[in-house]
Amino acid sequence: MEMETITENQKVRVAEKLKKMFGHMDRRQMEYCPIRDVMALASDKWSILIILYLGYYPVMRFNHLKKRVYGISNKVLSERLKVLAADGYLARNMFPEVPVRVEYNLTDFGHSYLQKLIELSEWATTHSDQVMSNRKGFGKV
Amino acid sequence: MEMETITENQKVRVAEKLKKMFGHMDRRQMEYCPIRDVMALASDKWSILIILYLGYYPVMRFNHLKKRVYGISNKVLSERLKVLAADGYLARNMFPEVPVRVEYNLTDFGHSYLQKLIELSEWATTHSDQVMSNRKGFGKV
DNA sequence: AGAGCAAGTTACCAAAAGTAACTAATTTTT
DNA sequence: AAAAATTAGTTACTTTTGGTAACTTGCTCT
Repeated sequence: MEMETITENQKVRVAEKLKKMFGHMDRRQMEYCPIRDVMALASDKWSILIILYLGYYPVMRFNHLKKRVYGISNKVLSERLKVLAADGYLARNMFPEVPVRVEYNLTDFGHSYLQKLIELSEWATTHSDQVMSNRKGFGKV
Repeated sequence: MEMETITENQKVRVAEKLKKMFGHMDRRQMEYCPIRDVMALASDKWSILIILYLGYYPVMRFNHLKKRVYGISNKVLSERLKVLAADGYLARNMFPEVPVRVEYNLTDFGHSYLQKLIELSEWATTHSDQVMSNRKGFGKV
């Protein structure tokens, strides 16, 4: 049934990495955990799509983002753009023309995150069929 | 200011990957997008922590998870475990002892996702300081 | 003169998440 | 023998977050 090919070696290497990250984590760090804080924003479903689209179209304006990030509301788009800019993933450039033009683009920091995000998206794309078949088959047997 | 070292080459490779993922995306796929569907669950902030901890402790019981995934509520933990199991990331084993014992562990599929997640977490760990300083510096200048 | 545009904001309603008390059956403690 | 603790959740209730749609502002096009 399982089509994955994860070797024991890979599992061991993963365990070592996790040990480095979690091994020396005391109570203070559990309450304020950098993974949590960074990921809470950066792995948010809308943030991911915004960052991916800004990787695809290097410069985007508000309404362009709204069209491509299908289903996002003005409210959430505007709020996410603010915090993503505040955390340094993207830059906002306003041109005082009429009507006003506001352009968003990834910073170098945002690009560095985008690289990781792309790997995750590639995994999601290639494994979505399996998720669907897992979901269907669940509960049966 | 920017400490990142993303080369133009890397940006080009990223753009090519995005083109493959987004290039041939028509309206139907925008409404049902596999990245969205898979990631909505798998990149959820609690799901990420659950999967990471199950990578660290290969077998965990409900209350153990609740202790480690600091701050999660019974309600959300129980709901996430259900959908993560349904999508095939983890397996649930119930032992009809008294009191009942229920063990959770990652499937091979879950392990394959964990590998990507670890890279993301490593990025988050090494970049959390920069996020903090970005956040502090925002608005100034 | 009226409509249209861009980039949002606002008020209101729906959905998701957090809180805390509760369940069941059995073992351990008093 | 009665009370307390244990595990893996569930339930009712409150709070926070998200979605919907109408509105704003100042200029340009028809």
